Amino acid sequence: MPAHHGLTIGRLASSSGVNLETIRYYERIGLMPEPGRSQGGHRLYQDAHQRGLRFIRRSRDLGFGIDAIRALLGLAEPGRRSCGEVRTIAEAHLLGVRARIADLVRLECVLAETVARCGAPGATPCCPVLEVLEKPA
Amino acid sequence: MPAHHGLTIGRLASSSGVNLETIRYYERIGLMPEPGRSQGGHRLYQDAHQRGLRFIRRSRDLGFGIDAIRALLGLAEPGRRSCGEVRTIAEAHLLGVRARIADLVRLECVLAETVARCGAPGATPCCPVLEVLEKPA
DNA sequence: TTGCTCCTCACGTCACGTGAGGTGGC
DNA sequence: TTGCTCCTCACGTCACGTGAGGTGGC
Repeated sequence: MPAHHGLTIGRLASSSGVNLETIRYYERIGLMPEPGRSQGGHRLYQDAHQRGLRFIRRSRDLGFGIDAIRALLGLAEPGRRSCGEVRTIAEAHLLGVRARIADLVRLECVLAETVARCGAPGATPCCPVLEVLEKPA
Repeated sequence: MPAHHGLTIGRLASSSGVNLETIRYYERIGLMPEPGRSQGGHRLYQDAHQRGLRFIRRSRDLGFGIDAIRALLGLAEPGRRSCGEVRTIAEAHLLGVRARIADLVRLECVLAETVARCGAPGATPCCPVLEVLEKPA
């Protein structure tokens, strides 16, 4: 019985866009179920694994952490669907993303202002960036 | 000769707001110069160390990576000041920050839209978040 | 003497990626 | 047989933080 009984990890990797070692990593940490093996010990993946990996990948693309994904995967099981809990996780994540954006925007302002003063004619003696970094107090 | 000859690492840490182990880490990777030691082997920091650490800390607050800070510290030395090089580093960093913001804003949009559909009356059957994550294609 | 501070060294964090050294399978 | 794919295991990444076990210094 040849490889018709499932996808090899390489094919799963290239079809999903997830690195081969990352797939093994997901298995190691229990995010992906262990697949069957060929006689030679090679992993053979079924449709359910493909769907699971796609779910994980989409979640990562949306910035969910591994723990959040673990929770989402549990809630995604038929019969355990709980829209409220899913929403809670997604909203918490959304707040985190917004906080990171706010931090970065503040940072962007300071940097942009400082760099803009670099070329300003007749402005500060030499280097506004170093001045900001060296300023006492 | 008691501790009058410099700040202990603990005092430097609390006065700068940088964790004590982080200061040792900066020394280990060559970002901070090695300070003198007391007879008992305790580090004793001088004013120059304080100024250096403040520079590093400000740079980290602005999101500069360790390698960028190493470069900035070199350029901050008297006689080696090069406004153009400093500006180049700062502008590259600014572009990186803007790219991260753009990524996060895109992500925020998708998340916000999806979560908003959660409570929508008579909308999708159950859970828009899971639907997004499970969608085939 | 107490007890707070300091010392070094090793390991943990996060989500993976890389590399070594070896083998399956067409 | 070739050569591509797969296997496991260990270590590297980034910028630190934590903990163990021991000591300085007032």
